[in-house]
Amino acid sequence: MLQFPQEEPDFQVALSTSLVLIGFDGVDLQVLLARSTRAPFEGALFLPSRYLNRDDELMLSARRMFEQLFSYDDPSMIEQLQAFGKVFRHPGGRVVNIAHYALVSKDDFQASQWDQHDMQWVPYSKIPDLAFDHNEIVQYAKERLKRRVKRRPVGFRLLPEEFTLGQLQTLYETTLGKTFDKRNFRKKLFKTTLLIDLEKNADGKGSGQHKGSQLFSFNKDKYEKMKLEGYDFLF
Amino acid sequence: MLQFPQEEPDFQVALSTSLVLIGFDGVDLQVLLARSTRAPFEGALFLPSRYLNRDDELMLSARRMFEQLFSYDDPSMIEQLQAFGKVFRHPGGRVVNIAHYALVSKDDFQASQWDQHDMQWVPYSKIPDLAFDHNEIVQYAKERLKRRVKRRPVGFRLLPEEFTLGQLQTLYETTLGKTFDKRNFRKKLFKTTLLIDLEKNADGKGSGQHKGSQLFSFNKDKYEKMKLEGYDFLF
DNA sequence: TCAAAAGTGTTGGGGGTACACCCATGC
DNA sequence: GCATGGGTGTACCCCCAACACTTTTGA
Repeated sequence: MLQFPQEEPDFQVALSTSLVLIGFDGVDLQVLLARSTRAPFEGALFLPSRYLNRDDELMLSARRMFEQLFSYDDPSMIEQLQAFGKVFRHPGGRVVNIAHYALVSKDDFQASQWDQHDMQWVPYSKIPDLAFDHNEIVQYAKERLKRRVKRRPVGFRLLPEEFTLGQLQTLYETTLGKTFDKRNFRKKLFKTTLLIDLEKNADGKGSGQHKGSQLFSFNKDKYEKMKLEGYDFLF
Repeated sequence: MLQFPQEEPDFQVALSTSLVLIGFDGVDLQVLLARSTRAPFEGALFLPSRYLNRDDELMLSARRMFEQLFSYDDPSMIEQLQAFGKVFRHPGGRVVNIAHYALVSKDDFQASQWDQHDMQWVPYSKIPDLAFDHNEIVQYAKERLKRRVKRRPVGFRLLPEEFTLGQLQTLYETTLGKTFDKRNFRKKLFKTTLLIDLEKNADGKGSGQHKGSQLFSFNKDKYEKMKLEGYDFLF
């Protein structure tokens, strides 16, 4: 009974993928949502989602959506969250949703697609009731981010290539839901030696960038090397 | 195109569940495996697995298997890992495996079921090539455990109700792959105030228990309360 | 009697936290 | 000029890591 071949598979399930795209505008963490134009959730917001064909690789739909919404393709950005089963029951049968998420810099978002799909970045605190079980998925993604950001410098993905320490601190405070002392925060980050001082100052045009602040970028190569030696970014 | 209702679901996928049960014998971390009696993996070991019926709740199969193998039922023990897609391709179509895992005390394992299914506890270091993509699933479970054990006192689930500090230290050393100074380890654990001193000594019968060592149990209630107040067990 | 594990304190250093003021910019 | 954020140094405390010897038990 415990062995695979002694039961018969029930080939009547369909798979879908939802993609939780998390961005940051300098103040709030945000999720990309689309508006449904069909019953039974007409008018409701929901996560960008697609069905999978039976032979698709599990991440395929998520990658396709990502490609359509961003100006580049980097599979390492996308991570599977979980399978969610309490899904909308399609008249045709059971649908199971395999949710993925990615942390993105809003600078890379292609606005042309926005109009086409009536998509919008919605701040964490203003996410309404969503279609299907998408509130549950968003909640799960938030928790995943909170765990990840403590152990890995994933936060940098949410910022533009060049950022200020103020932006970085706001991001960490927002993500972890607490505040840090400015001086201690800076000391801690400098100690990692993962920040590259770009030796120039912000012009104040970037959102959340104060004019005159020093600009930094994240030393990804160095981090990759340190990771191999067992380094654990810790917050 | 990004919206659910505008594509048609492909209701021809089947779901299966594999359950990674991790135990500890005082020396090694171990995984419970069964032996396949059918082609194409006849003779190979694999994870306890079952198909899901189309309307089953996603964790149902995992729970059923758990109930059959252990003397109690506690759904909070089981956690979903991920959906795995590179699965054995059944002649009938695509099968996607939603893997779960649970940390268990081998004391609670029902040996009667063992014989019936030719199941065996296999140490981490001796896991052979498994059927399907089960090596990948086991690997994922190992990493999940390693992450969890740093943040939450899940390790206690792997020990019997009453354990010695020696057992606990060996467990942490095995799980995290490093060694700790005995005195520092003890101080650290006492400081959590999560150990209950049972004020009696081991009789040396329990595996990994040295006769004469002090016995402790884990204060689960206290941990639950501390967790609510934001406490984070940290290793 | 020998090997293996239990049990026990102290010290030094590093990292975290708390804390205040001046400067530059934009409104 | 006023509000907002940028930028800077010090002191204390706690926690972690390093370190050795005696006792008990089983083989």
